[in-house]
Parts: sequence; C-alpha cells; structure tokens
Amino acid sequence: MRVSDKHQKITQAAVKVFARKGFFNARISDIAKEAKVADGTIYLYFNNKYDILISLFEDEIGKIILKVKLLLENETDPLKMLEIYAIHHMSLLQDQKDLVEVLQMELRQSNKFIKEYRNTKFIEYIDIVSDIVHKGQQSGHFRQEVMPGVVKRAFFGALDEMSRLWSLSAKPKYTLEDTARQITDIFQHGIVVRNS
Amino acid sequence: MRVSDKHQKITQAAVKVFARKGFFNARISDIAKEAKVADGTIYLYFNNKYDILISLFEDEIGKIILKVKLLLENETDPLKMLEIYAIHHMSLLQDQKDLVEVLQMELRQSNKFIKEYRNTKFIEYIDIVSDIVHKGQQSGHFRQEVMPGVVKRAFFGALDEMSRLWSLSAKPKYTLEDTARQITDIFQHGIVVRNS
Amino acid sequence: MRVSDKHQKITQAAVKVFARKGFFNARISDIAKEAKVADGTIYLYFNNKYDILISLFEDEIGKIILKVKLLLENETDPLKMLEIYAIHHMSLLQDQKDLVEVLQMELRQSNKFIKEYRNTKFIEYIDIVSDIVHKGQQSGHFRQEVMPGVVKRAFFGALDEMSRLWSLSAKPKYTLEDTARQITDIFQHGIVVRNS
Amino acid sequence: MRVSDKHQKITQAAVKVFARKGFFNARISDIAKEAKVADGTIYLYFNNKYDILISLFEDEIGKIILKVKLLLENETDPLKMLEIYAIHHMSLLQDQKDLVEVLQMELRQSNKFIKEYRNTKFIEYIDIVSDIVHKGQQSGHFRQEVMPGVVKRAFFGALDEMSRLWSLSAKPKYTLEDTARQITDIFQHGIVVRNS
DNA sequence: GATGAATGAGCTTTCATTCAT
DNA sequence: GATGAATGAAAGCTCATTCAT
Repeated sequence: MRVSDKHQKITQAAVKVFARKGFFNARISDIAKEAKVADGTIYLYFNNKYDILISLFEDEIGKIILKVKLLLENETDPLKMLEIYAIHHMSLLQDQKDLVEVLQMELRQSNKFIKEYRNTKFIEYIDIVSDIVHKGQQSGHFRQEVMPGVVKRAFFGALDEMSRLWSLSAKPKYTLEDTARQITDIFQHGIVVRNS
Repeated sequence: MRVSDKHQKITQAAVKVFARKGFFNARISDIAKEAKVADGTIYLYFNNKYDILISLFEDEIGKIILKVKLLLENETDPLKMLEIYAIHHMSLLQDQKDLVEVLQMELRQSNKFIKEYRNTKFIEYIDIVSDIVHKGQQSGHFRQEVMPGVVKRAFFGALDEMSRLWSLSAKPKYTLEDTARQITDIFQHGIVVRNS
Repeated sequence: MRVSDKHQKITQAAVKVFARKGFFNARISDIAKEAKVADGTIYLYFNNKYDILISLFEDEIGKIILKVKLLLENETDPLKMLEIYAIHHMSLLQDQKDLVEVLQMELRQSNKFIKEYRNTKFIEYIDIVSDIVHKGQQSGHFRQEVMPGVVKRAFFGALDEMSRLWSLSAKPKYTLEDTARQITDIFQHGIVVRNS
Repeated sequence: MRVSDKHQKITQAAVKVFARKGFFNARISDIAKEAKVADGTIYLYFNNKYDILISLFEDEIGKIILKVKLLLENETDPLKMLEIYAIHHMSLLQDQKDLVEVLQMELRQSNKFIKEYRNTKFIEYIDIVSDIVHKGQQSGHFRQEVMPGVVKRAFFGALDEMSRLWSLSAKPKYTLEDTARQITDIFQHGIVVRNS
C-alpha cells in the first residue's frame, strides 16, 4: 500500500464525515471507521483533529485553484473568464458536494478557533477574480471606478451563498450552470463599460 | 426582576461568548459567568445549549428585520431601497459586531447539527431583497430576465462575505458605508434597465 | 456535606489506591470509585492527577511535622530527641501503612516527572534532625566534626530504608519500635562525644 | 553482529531514557531511537517494557556486586571494608549517574507493579554489608548487640539517600568521596567497640 | 425562582505490542 | 533477524445537564 494511500483515504473519509456532522460533532472514530483504518492510524498522518481539517482545506483548495487556472488559460475575454470561474465554482458542488460543504464551514469557523491560521490558499483562490477584473479594467472592458478587491469578495460571496442554498434545497428550481450564469450576468452588467 | 430580564442578560452574554469562542468552544459556564447568573439558571430559560443559539438567532434577526423594514417604509425608488438595505446590513457590524459574527457562523452550522431546524427568520430577511427586485421589475426599473430569487441570495452573499472580511481585517481600506455603496453600485448596474 | 468532606474522602481514597497500584497504574476512576464520587468530582478539588499526589504529599507531611514537633517540645536531651524522632517516624508505618508507601514512592518519583516541584515540606521534615544535631553540638553532646546536613540525610535514609523493608516483609523479626531504637543507637554512638 | 550486541545497546539506551523520563514516561520508541534500532527489534530481546527494567536491574546490580566483591577481596579490616563499600557505592554516581537513578526508582517501584518479582540481586548486594558486620563482630571489632540485618539496611539507606540528594543538587557542598567517608565515619563510630 | 456541586457519558490522544514484509 | 506501519485498548479530562437545597 502506497504511503499516500492511507493519507488520501483518511482525507476523503474526513470530508464525508465533516460534511455529514460538522467538524465538532465528527468523532475521530467516525473518520477512522469511514476510512477503514484504526483510530490511531489517523495520528500517523495528522497531528490532531484540527490538522485534518486544515490539511484537507489546503490540499483541496489547491487542486481547485490548479483546475480553474487551467480552464482560464486559453480565454482572454474577461467577461467570459468570469463566467468560466463561476461555472467551475458552482459545478464543484455537483462533483464534490461534501467537500464544498466542508470548505464553507471551515471558512467561517477556522478563523474562530485557530487564530494563528492565515488562509493563504483561499485568498489565492479569490484573487483569481480580482486579477480578471483588473485585466478587464486595463483592456477597457470594465469600469475604472469598480474596486477589484470588492468585486472578488462580492462575486465569491454571491456564488458561495447560492451554492449553500443549492446544497440545502431538496428540489432546486434551476440547474447549477444556469445559476452560475445568472450571477455572472448580474456582475457582468454590473461592472462592464456601457456601450452607449 | 422581570422575567425577560434574565432571559435577555443570558442572550446578550451568549452573543458575546459565542462570538469570542465559537459555539462549540463556548461553555455554558462561560455564558453563565458573563451573564452573572448560575449555570443552572440558564436552564430555566433555555432547553439546552443549542436552544440558546436558535433563540438568539431568531430574536435578533427579528429585530433586524423590523428595523430595516421601518427604514424602507418611506422609500419607493427600488435602486435607493437596495442601498438602504445594504448600508443597514453593513452598519450592523459597527453596532453589533459580536452578533454579526455569531449569525454568520450559525448560518453555516445550524443546519448541520439540527436537521429539523428550518431557518424561516433568515428567509424572511433576505426576502426583503427579492421583494424590492420584484417591485423594481413591475415598475420597469429592473430587467425582467433577472431572477429575484437569485438576486436576493447573491446580494446577501456579497454583503455577508464583505462583512466577514471586514470583521477579520485589522485595518480595512474603506468605510463600511463605502463598501456597502460599492456593492450596491455593482448590483444596481447589474440589474437595472439601461436607458439607451 | 462539608466542603472539606469530599476533598478529604478523595485524598484518603487516593492514598489507598496509590499505595495499592502505584501512581502511574492508578486510574482516576479507581480513586473515584474508592471515594464513592464521580470521576468528574475529583476535578472540582484537584487540577489533575499529579495535583492529587502533590497535595496529598504536602498535606500529610505537614501533619507529620506538626505531630513530631509537638512530641519534641518538652525534650531537651538531643540523644533522646533523636530517639523520639525515629520512633515516631517508624510508628507512622503502623498507623498509616498506605500513606508511608505513597510518600516513599513520591519521594523518588516526583522529582523525576515534575521538575519544577521543589519539595519544601520534605526538607522541613528532615531539617528537624539537623536542628537536633546542631543543638547537640552546641551543648557539647555531639562531635563537632559531624556534618548536620549529612546526618539528617543519613538518618532519614536509614529509617526510610528500614521501613521499606518492614512494609514488604511478611513476618518482620523485630518490632518497629525496636528497629527504631537500634538505628537510633547506631547514630547516637556514631555522633556522640566519647566520655573517655 | 553478536547477539548480545543489540541486547546491550538496548539496555544502555533504556538506562539513559529511564533516567531521563522515568519508567512510566519513557516510551519504547524513545528507547528504540536511542539504541538506533526499530521498535519491533526490542521485542526480539525483551518480553515487554517491564522486562527491560528487570533485566537491566539484575544485570547491572550483578556487575556492581562483582566489582565491589573484588575490591573487598584483599582487605581484612572490617572498618576499612565499610569505607571501601561506601566509597564504591557513591562513586557509582560519578561513573554511571543514569544507572543509579534508574536503580533507585526501580527499587521503590518494582514491587508495586510486579508483585511476583523478588529482588534477590539487590539483597545479595546489601548482604555484603551484613557479612562485613558479622565478621567484625566475630573478630571483636564491632559491638555484639548490633544487628547486622539492621546495619545493612541502615547503611544502604543512608548512602542511597545521600546519593539521591547528590544527583538532585546543582552544586553539592562536598565531594562524593567525602560524603561517603562522613557516613562511614558515623557508622564506624556507631558500631565499633570502644577502646576505653 | 435561583443556585452550583455533582454527575458520568463521551471524546481525543497515546503508546505497547504485533506482524507482514 | 530486523523493520516500522498499523493497531486498538485504555485513560485523563471536559462539560452539558441535573437536582437537592
């Protein structure tokens, strides 16, 4: 069995269990059982319960960043780039519902209980948006008075809140892709230079 | 001593303690000490620890709804109404920082640990936005193809994410009011009918 | 129930359990069961497992010191004082066998695992001997070249080792009092000025 | 690599680790690391953790016995023999500080956690003293009324306690040899027949 | 109503020991 | 013989909740 095998099995089990019960209600033994390893084995790969969450967070956000950057590589239109980002973000939910729920939780909780933890991976992820906006402003597509730092947060927040609703609702009205497009549409209209 | 007196003291203490430590790390005895009552006294007013959080959430959101509805009463321009909503939402952070932090956490957590809890108060709060959008569409101010149900989530998400950032950052670049205006500006441009 | 009641019950239970199993093999639940309280109750009176041992040690040594000082109060002959000290020390074993065993263990162990703990109570106890020796030297009873600081350690060590043997052996040859007298005899002869 | 090689490496490592942390706080992995072998290897040479301690104890005491018997071989004066024994005992501290600390601990603890263990090696070691005393009584050097079985314990106890102090104190007042001599002096005076 | 001492279930983490390689 | 990853029982400690006063 490869070394990374157990590590990955535990991470995946943790995602499942954290998503189901939340971080605090999840027991180590739950994760161990889900991963089909002994409780003690978890501590060969992680320092403690928090460490599982943090590692998981950084690893998974890291993968997401790589993926979206790859998707954006061949696109130059900043309007289209926003759409690609949004659709990719929302479609994560379809592929990795549990992961998204854990990341959402973690995002609100981690800074509460681990003061010293600085969430650089997350910042890297949303900075993709401000980069797009900045580029759009330089190319004259986007209004100059719009603040990229505000847009990135607002755009992420809008997508995130929408995905939260989506994962909770039993029978969503729209597809995830439609939803992503609608939010993108609002932001595109919201920041684009009017051709009047 | 009025009955509500102890209840309120405990609620306020809970807001403080939950904001400081998070729900799970907060101890009942912390709240009791902060409220200057005995541990057991809390159980005369609340069924259990979760109940404090839920009650707190509903009570406080209720007050916020009342306040913002009052502010919107004399305004008819849907563009201005969005701004009023946004500014009021963000300014909560100034007046009740602890409360905002607790509400943000609770929003992401409660559905994890209390499956049966349906967050009707929160829905009522964001429905104010969809009402504004709907009204704006009827009056011809807003584009018909925009979905009010999407806008309400996106608008709330954008404001909420921005306020999360704000409460975390040591020295924010902009004032809360400016931030509210910038986000409102994006959404106003995003959904308004173009006068071309 | 008096506050001190539970504290004392736990201390006495701890003495019993520590003596039976040793500190490390003793479980908190053993002590709790012996004291007929809940496991958690112990933590209302002691900070942790070590704290039980330390508190116990200091409290009980404190009592022993008081007792022996009282016994020595009306005696002026330093030779007799040594005997009183020795007999009292050895007779502890009869009255409080468990306690003696715990103290003996603790004496060898505590300084190993709690580096910062300075055993002032114990020093106070053996300093009684060096005081006697010093007084005996001033009154011309004891040889000047004898070091009180060495005698106190040697005397205590001799008594302690003898009592260790005693508590282990199934059928001791001599009575405790006889043993105390024999050791005292050696030391008396060992340090007294010869009347030649 | 000779069989005994690993055995010895582990024993020496165990002495170091037990002295540093005490038996219960020492981990098998600590010993393994110190001995530069794998954890599992230890179990090829010892049955369990306790077995390491017991083996170590018997082996090392055995060596000490051999050494002191050799030193005493050519001496016939019982007074001098006591001094040789004392000086050798105390000087162990200089050469094998860790070992002495472990033996001291073990002496007080082993009978607590391994009921069936009878410490014959230790008895053999202190019986050297009672043999000296007995011989001294037969040759008329020592008082007849002194009990060899008491002297051996008292003498060992005095030396042991003194060495315990010595290994704890940062800056001892006297040299180990002086201390040994002082204690011997007290016992010599204590049991010798007076030439009056 | 108010108190806070007492409870004990529950959890994270440790570590001696095993065993497949 | 040697390894060290894996095991899982075990235990210290916490804290929501209760209830006698």
